[in-house]
Amino acid sequence: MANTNGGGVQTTRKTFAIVHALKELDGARIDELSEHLDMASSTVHRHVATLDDLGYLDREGDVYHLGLRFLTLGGHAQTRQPVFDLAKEKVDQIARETDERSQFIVEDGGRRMYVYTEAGTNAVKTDATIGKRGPIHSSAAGKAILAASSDEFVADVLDRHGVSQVTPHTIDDRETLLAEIEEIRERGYAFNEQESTLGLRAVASTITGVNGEVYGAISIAGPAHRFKGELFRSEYPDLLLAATNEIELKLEYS
Amino acid sequence: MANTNGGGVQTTRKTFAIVHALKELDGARIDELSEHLDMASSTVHRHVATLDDLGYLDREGDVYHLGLRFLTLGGHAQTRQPVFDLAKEKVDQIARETDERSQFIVEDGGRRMYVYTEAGTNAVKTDATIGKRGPIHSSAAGKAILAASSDEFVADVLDRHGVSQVTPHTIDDRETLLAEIEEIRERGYAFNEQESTLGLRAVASTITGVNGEVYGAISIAGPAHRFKGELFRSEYPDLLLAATNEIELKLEYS
DNA sequence: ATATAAAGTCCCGCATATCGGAACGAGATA
DNA sequence: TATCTCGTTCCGATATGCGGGACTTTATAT
Repeated sequence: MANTNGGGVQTTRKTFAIVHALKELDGARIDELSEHLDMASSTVHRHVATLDDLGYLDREGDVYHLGLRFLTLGGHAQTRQPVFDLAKEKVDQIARETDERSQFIVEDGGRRMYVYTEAGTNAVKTDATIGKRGPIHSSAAGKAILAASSDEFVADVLDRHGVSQVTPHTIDDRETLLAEIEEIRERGYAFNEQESTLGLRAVASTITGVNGEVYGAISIAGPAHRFKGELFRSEYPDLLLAATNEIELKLEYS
Repeated sequence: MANTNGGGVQTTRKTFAIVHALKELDGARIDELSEHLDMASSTVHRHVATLDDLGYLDREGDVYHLGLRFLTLGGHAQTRQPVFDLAKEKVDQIARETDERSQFIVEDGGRRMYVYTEAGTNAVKTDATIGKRGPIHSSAAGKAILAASSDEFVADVLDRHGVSQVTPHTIDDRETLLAEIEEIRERGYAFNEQESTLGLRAVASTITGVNGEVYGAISIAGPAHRFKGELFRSEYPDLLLAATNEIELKLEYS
């Protein structure tokens, strides 16, 4: 059981600490990394040189960045998702038809992850790009995924990650969240009322397999001033339910 | 100088050997990896457990796969590309307008890499997905990138990777390739005449900075039976030149 | 139900690869 | 030219990765 202690291969942990730092700092020099990670500069140098030699870094003078080679690995994981092709198609279609932002989101390690996103012509600018992660309880797709999962799973995720407050509207109380999840189960889709970003609302519904496997969720997001009334409360939910149901049917007969 | 010898951090090399194997084998058990990589199963187990603990693997029973966490790193590298947003927009537009496949391709480590792709409604099915890599000399975008680069760069890339034959139509002779590159420099765009996939043709043109930096290339690809005559020889080239020129202008004034 | 096999997991002693301090070199600045 | 900064290389000490083997678990067949 390799539970989150310091066990395992420590050199590998060190390498990935450097990789994470390069991502957080959006590129860094050897010395910055050395200071940031509290490691000897000779150690950092050796690790960075190895990663560079393996082709995983982009070097610009003395500054190193994560290289596109990681996209090769990430792209493999992305297209491996069982419903990726179907979901991508629907996300593209929804973005084009609504002119808003649409996204395919999956649970990964108890958090939400954007596996595919597309922006329509009026779409709001967000930082929801491919591969981004965030807390699962503060988004429409995340809540929809929780609602489609078992109580044990939900409890486990909440135990591990809690219900942090992201905006003043985030549901940061476990009981309230569980009640909302129950509502979503009855309703069939989830809302996000500025719970992850102020001024942003969203709707989401899940893609579920015949045996109850939760493959992810598709959502539509946009500015609060456009997302209201019939459009927000019934048109978009219907659009999403139609899309996810169609995917589920295609899945069943293939 | 961390040139491609066995130096550096060997443990890290071992970890990435496992990562590569998991990608190539499209998932594997401990024992398969152990045999495939000729490492003790206890060693593989320790490495895999560490990667899993770091959140980089998806475990399905005894089978491990590359996890979506790699997409977080890859997505970071992708959006960091200087022209990514502009290129994505154009690729989407071209795919929608032509109903064919369009892609944004970059040089990485002497090979071509698909940084963003979109398929129009009639697009051919190919394995050109995000993050995929391939030889640079056997595609329209790759040849366009070479044509926009310096002679020294071209020589270096060809020295390192050669000109392998991918299909019967691939240019697998260095002199012929150099002559074609010269033609592309004069013409301003490149063709692919079934040189990477039989039955597939493509056109590409590059995005270049004011100081000659090559940011990548955008291409249109489709079946040979549709890609011919005026459409292939002048309409698509014009469309691509318009797109890449517009990106170059936006770059200049920002 | 029991036996057998096959694979995953864990343990531990040994060899060695990693670590970090220090020296060296390169490049920039005053 | 002197000085400073930071990347790079070297090398001895030791922490740590390695692999053989034991143990555990799961699946299959008798």
